[in-house]
Amino acid sequence: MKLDAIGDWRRTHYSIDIKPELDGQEVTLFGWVQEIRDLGGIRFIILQDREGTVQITVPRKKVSAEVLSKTNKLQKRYSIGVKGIVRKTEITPRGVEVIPKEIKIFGMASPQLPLDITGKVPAKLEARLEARALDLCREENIAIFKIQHTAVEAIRDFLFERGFIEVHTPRIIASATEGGAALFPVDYFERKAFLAQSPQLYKEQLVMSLEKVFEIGPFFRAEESHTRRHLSEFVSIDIEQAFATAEDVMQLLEQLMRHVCKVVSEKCRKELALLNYELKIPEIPFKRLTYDMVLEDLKRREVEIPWGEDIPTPAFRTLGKTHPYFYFITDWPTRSKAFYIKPREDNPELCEGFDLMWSWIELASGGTRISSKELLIKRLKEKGLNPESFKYHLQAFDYGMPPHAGWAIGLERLTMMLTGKRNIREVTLYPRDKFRLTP
RNA sequence: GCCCUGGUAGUAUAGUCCGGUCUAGUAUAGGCGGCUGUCGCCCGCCCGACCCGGGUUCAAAUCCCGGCCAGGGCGCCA
Repeated sequence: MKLDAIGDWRRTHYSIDIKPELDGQEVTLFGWVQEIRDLGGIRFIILQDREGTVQITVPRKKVSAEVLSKTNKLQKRYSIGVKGIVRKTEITPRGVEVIPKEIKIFGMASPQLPLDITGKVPAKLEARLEARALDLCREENIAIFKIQHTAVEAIRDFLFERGFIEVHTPRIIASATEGGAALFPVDYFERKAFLAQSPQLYKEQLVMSLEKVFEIGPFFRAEESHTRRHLSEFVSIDIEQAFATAEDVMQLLEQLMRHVCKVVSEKCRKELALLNYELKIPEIPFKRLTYDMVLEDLKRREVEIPWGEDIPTPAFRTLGKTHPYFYFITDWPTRSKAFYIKPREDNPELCEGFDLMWSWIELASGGTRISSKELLIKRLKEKGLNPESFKYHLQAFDYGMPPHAGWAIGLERLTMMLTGKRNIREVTLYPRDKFRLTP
């Protein structure tokens, strides 16, 4: 079939803008065929665009032969343009329909789709991810990613307003000696390089010049992790601030969380309703539990964790039952946190690192950083890392490193919290994990 | 990487325990035909599947072994 050209047609309205007040007016709509209900003498076409749907009504005897022959050819997911007249009606749920005067077909689709886009027969996540481009056309997914977009917009606004400068640090790095998470190796001309797992060291260096920075971007972890909250490629929202402590950035973080929840619940009413999810706006300040309090709390529930150990997932789940919403965990043992987290001056066994939890899931983590070169070297050695591998980073400490603090939020985990989705793959456009590299 | 559960038409499921009744059921999607107010439209007809490899057996969707993949959990995750 010969496809139509867009020509001089331009969209005048999105589907949701078609309201009874436009009765009698001519509109141009672009979108996709979601459903066709053909009753013989009358035919209903549900046109979908990213804002919603609107009904195109085709009474066989009242439209032109050209329109009739075009609608004869239509199938689900065809990309089309409709020029027609809005009609107020009592019969359709939204109170409007559009009677087409002219139809253009821009793109065709296989008759047998790999997924049921109307949601009558829900597909499993695997089948959905295999046909992700189509899956993302479903209203539920459009809602998820609009919510994510709204959250990112709110975060940027919030940070810009407070004087943070948005930066971009390298994704390709030279050294795999930062310890901890496994890195993905890449070929870099004749040398070996790695994909960055975090902007940590770079953002710390930037507080010497730009003072308050943030970065939103993807990072990579080559972990074996196979859970519903881990990805090999994820988006991190990182901030770092000069002349600040953990407490300062915790306050910033809780204010930000409240702001994001507020903006999303106001701007994404329709999307949240579609997802059937009620987003609560949290009160601040958030609860602050110390590591010791958490251990005691768990002990009372017969979960014993030796002091100094990290808290295992099942223990976090137990904790999440008592604290179902946001809370901080502070005063972690120094040895359980990264080398750059500052030990407490009054008790170096404890540190100024914190985690922001949402129920049992770690949403963000941060802390006051070490600003003394000497101490940083000591901590590197204690962690079994070679200071020589950090020479460029350590060099920064010779040029006036200010006291500083920061945190990082996992965007996908934040989106899980905002949408109520329980698998991180659902809130990632094209998820990457140990087993999935395509599409 | 380990443990548990699973893999049946495009999609989602029944059947698997206890092998033969399975020529593999149902819904939805798809094809054809009919229908002027549908909105999970309806009605009729049709098409379409046992993850891969090996084994046991007269006989395997069903039992056994290996592989791959998926879901959940664990570990790992500076």
